[in-house]
Amino acid sequence: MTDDIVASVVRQWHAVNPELDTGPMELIGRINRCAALLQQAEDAPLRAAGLTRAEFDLLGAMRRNDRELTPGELARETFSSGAAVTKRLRALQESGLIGRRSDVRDRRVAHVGLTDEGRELVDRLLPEQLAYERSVLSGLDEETRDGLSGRLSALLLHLEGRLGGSRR
Amino acid sequence: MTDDIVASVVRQWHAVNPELDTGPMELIGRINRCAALLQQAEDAPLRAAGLTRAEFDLLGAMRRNDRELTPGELARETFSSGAAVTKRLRALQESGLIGRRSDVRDRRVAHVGLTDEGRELVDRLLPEQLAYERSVLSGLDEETRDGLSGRLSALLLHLEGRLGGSRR
DNA sequence: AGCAGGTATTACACCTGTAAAACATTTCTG
DNA sequence: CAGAAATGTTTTACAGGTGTAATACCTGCT
Repeated sequence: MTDDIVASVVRQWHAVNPELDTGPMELIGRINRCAALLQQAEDAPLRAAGLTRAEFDLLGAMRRNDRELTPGELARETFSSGAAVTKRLRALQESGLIGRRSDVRDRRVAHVGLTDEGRELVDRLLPEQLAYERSVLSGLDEETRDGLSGRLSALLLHLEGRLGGSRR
Repeated sequence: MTDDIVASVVRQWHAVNPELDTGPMELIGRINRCAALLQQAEDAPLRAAGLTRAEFDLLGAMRRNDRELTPGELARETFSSGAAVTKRLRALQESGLIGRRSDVRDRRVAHVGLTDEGRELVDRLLPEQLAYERSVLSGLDEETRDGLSGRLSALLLHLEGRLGGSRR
């Protein structure tokens, strides 16, 4: 049985200070490290299409909601700041992937939607992306994968309740 | 049984395209989202001490290794670029938390170590940080927590083998 | 009309990584 | 053995992305 990075780090801490209760590290440290490795891997196929992960998230949010969204909704949907969304929308519009029109009744708000080209890109890219992710996870036995999904869902619900997650 | 964010997103995708095999999302999406929420929470107590998470990681690496490290080693230890480490070291040195001396035999390399003040800060902050993390996780039943740690360790080993993790 | 509140954008400061540069050492070669 | 080339370590320069806060604009109510 070989150690992962987090186990090595925890062992180092114990050697230096045996009093330390490193329990939370073993969970939080591993989540952070897995997320970092996965994100790094995930980004590769998107870069090939000239997109940032954040931009792809924006396109995906529009595609799966299947309607026009306002920049504010998109910011909430993708958990990022309004300013970041503004900037990304400009880039996506210049690439011809999205279009925008302003609301007739309330001229503060804009409605943003995928162009045909944008929708085609998402519909082509997402299956590729999912296949790639599947390949990264392949080799992990099924019990581990399913056990993780279920327990992460419980953790996520716990965190959403305890921290910021105001949604719907 | 209520849905987490990822489950809602997956449901939206299925409504729009039932063909999609969203399996990987349920794992990867949850890891990313948990990591985002946890990092946001984690940063709060550190900010109170005037430190970035990344800076604290640097201090922690020095403390737990219990010896002077070179900037290059610190970059590998904290998984960040050399340039980022250089910049953070300068800030930490200006705060009086670390000191540096250059190697006698090979004047390319520098050795960086905690000052007394730096060590005291880590020794005071880390238990606080761990207690805070414990409080964030409290309420999660033990089986879920342990099940997660073990399975995440398996995933982490898998990813380290498959992606970049060249260590030791 | 004026004001309170909501929406989007702009301005600014900061952090990060890639690539190039600066500097030091080791190795090769004539 | 000297000097050049290759290698290694750190720092600097630059470009890009992000969030906070300030700004511009709009609506709806009093």
